[in-house]
Amino acid sequence: MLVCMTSSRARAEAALLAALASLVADETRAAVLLALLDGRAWTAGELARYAGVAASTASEHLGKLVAGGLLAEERQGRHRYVRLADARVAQLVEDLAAQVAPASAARPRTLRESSAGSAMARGRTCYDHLAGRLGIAVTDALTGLGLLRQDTGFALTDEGVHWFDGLGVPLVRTGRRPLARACLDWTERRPHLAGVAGAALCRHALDAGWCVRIGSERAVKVTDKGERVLAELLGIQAAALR
Amino acid sequence: MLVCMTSSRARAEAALLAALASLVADETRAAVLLALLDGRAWTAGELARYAGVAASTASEHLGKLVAGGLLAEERQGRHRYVRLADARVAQLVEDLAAQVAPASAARPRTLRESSAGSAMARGRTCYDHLAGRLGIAVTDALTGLGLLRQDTGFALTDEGVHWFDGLGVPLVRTGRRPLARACLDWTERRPHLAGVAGAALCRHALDAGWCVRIGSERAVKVTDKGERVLAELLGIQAAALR
DNA sequence: CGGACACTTCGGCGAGCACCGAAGTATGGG
DNA sequence: CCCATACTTCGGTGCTCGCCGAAGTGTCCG
Repeated sequence: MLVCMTSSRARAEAALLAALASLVADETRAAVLLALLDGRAWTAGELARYAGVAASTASEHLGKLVAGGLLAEERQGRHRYVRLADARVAQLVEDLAAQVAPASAARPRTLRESSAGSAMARGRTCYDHLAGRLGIAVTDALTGLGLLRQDTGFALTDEGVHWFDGLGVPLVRTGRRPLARACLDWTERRPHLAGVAGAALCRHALDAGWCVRIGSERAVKVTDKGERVLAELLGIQAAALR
Repeated sequence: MLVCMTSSRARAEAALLAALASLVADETRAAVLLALLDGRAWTAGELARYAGVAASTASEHLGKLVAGGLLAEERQGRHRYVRLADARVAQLVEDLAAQVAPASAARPRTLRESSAGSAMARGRTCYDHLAGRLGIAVTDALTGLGLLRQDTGFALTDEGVHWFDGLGVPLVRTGRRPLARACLDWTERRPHLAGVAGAALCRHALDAGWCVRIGSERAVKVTDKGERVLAELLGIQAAALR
């Protein structure tokens, strides 16, 4: 029998790629990954209820995702907390989700979905940074002030790095994660700020009370204080956030 | 029966995400996608032989990939040519491949694989831009000359844009594709230049005879002329390419 | 120490799907 | 015009995998 594939290296790589994709290729596991995009750790039971499957089923799925390196787990007493393994996995899930979003973003069906959808569209977290109209508004404002360049790529300027220092949020590179990275926003269909700077800004916004989480999902709401600060600091009009 | 998933919007998104991943989750389809990463169009028969499956099987796989929007097809007489649908799909496949590569890149097995692997490691195309040690050397050289910034993100400088003009390869933005983008190199495990600039440079390198393709896969070889030009233009030592 | 709770393991069921070969359709060359 | 070639369609087969409920393990609390 002739070995037709040009090299077994290529076949090995294909097998690994297929194995990785298989982890995402199940609707329940995909729902889990999307839920964990909020950057927080969920218990196995929460995820089971969220995805609408039996606890035993969810347990098996989490086992596969952990074994595949997509999730990290932490045991606390009788709870099993899981979260996305790292920023790289989050980026992968976001990229995949952005690829399919254009097809689904179009039409909200019911009123409930519509209002839930619009809360997500106004502002949400995307793993560890801000997204939705809020994320876009911040990204645009930073760009307009010359703190971020988008025309030739996606990078902070020296003034941008300095601005974060002034905010009391110095940026430190950890590992290979870039200071600034573009993340495609699936409601706005434009890139918003991710990377170390995006994460630092989001954490600061939540810590300083510029915005708060709504419910148990990814949506966030800008507070009155947040509106004031964003207008003052970045010139963002409240209307851009509605 | 209680609808447990918080919103059916979330379930719909999960279903789409799973459907997309399913396309990649088969070893044969994964092999096809990796083969097409060379940026060229292959016939259905070539891909069937490459992947080691019957023509009928390959035909079904290509049908699914086209229907899923990952491939574009062109019929010419009795041939069906397919290629990756666009740069965005290529980026997705590259990102997925980079995620699994760290596990597979470690150990070549046989001499044949080793030499094939090292040709790929020296230089190759990654959809439409240069990768491998060649791609890294070019990226580093551009950075060292102040034409590309990597410290605060990944963007050309104004001098960088000008440099491309001087090369006779003016950069024009098409759609939403960024001029510069980081693509993680799975042999070097560091980012190399992709995006409009990466594609333009690769095309120019092939057109001007700086490098040529080896065999029918993605590997490329730097010519003598290429070595001269790269040393002259970017200060790249020939040793960095070996 | 006993019961409630969170999670895991196991057996079994059913659906989906990758695969092939054979037969059918379209194209190009002699 | 006929045959070789490239691809597609179809029916059938076997395997994988997601799912559940029941039973088991470990943890917390009264």
